[in-house]
Amino acid sequence: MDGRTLNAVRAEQGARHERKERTRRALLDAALELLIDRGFSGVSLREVTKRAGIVPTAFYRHFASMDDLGVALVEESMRTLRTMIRAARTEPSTTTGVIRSSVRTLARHVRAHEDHFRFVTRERYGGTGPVRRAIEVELKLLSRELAVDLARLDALRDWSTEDLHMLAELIVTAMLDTVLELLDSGPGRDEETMHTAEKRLRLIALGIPAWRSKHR
Amino acid sequence: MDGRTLNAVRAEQGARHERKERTRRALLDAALELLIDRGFSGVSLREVTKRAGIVPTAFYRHFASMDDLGVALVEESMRTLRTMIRAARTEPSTTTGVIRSSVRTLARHVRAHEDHFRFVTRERYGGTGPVRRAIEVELKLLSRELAVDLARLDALRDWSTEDLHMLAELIVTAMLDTVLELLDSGPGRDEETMHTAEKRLRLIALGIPAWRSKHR
DNA sequence: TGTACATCAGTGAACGCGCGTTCACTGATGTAC
DNA sequence: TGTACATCAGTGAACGCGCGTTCACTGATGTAC
Repeated sequence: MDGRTLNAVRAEQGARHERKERTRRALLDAALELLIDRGFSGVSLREVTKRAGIVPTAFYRHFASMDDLGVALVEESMRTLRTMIRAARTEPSTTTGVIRSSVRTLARHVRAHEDHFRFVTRERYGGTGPVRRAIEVELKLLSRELAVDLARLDALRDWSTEDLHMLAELIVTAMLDTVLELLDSGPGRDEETMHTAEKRLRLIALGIPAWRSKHR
Repeated sequence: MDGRTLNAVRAEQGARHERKERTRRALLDAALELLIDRGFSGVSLREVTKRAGIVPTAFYRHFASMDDLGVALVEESMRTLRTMIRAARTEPSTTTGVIRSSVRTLARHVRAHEDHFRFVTRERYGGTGPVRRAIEVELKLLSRELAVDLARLDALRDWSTEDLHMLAELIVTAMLDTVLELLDSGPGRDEETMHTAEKRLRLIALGIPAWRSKHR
């Protein structure tokens, strides 16, 4: 007899696939923990299963390979990023206000999901496999969405699509750089990092009104 | 008897350490070739020695570990980067001219030393070990040097050190991003990539004259 | 110049280890009648 | 409701492999006399 009550046992019943889902979650979480120390290519299937509490061979009940698990992590992480962006969208209307609140939203979400942000920013350039490719594709989509948002702003109304994409990519890159700085320095220096991030974005924003005249 | 003439044999003489140097070079080159496919953590000591034409145990006559070889590669790569920057320094005086020629210099050097640039940009965030730390330190130095250069420009004469650092880091990041784009797309699309890179820098440059008033 | 000895880059056998993957299996959960 | 069978998440033994590192060695190059 173990310590579980009859009810607890019943709650577990009715769902073999519920247990399966829990194991899958455990595998993903185990991988994310191991990714604190290492790049994705340094994490082995055996380590992940060990930490998740199953035998190595059971891994294949959930993923075809580590790359497959990696792509699942990309999808999950991008969901976190999109949630953040949605939160940042409904915000103040002055440029300074938008910048300030966007950076704060970013910092808050980074701290709440360090594992996802670390994974994406590190693996973005790190590997060469399916994981990197998946990140590349997702970030491209994300920056295209940002370009659409930007197109609605008065100051950018007459910008060409190409230029909007350039601007969006510059902003995304600046933001991802901020993520890396947040993760590299401890939480104690968040204010400093956010301050620099804001400056960076403000400098970029100041270039916008001047752009038109030099437009090619 | 082998095919070498007596003179060839004599030329090799007088330098045991010359032969050693050649083997060291072969190890570094072997590693750089293997890095085309993989991240640094995916390259094994045995592969490197195999490609360099020596037995695995002889590796230790040259480096204490793969990390040690990695740090040597960082130093070598940063020398390439500095050479490039020196070449970019003695250039036109109009903003557009500086930007255009800097981007062209960058593209030219990237194509001439793809291996070094690929190594630095990929490993900058990739790993967690001594290699990443070495790159971080070197890039920081490099961006500090750029800040000193920038301080000499009229438009930036009254900027604070902090703001100059922010600007220098933004430029370095934008340039490294361009390097990655050059390496990811084939040489056939260099013009397109340079065009976008120039735009990015021009937008940043346009923000500069407006900065002063909003200065904090 | 010739000889005796020291140095040291590269060799080759051997080690223990963690890896990904195969396979036949177990036993609890789910389904059909 | 009770029984017989199917499904399938997780098990455990086994495999061959490439890994980093040790060790005693060889033989060409370098040095001292």
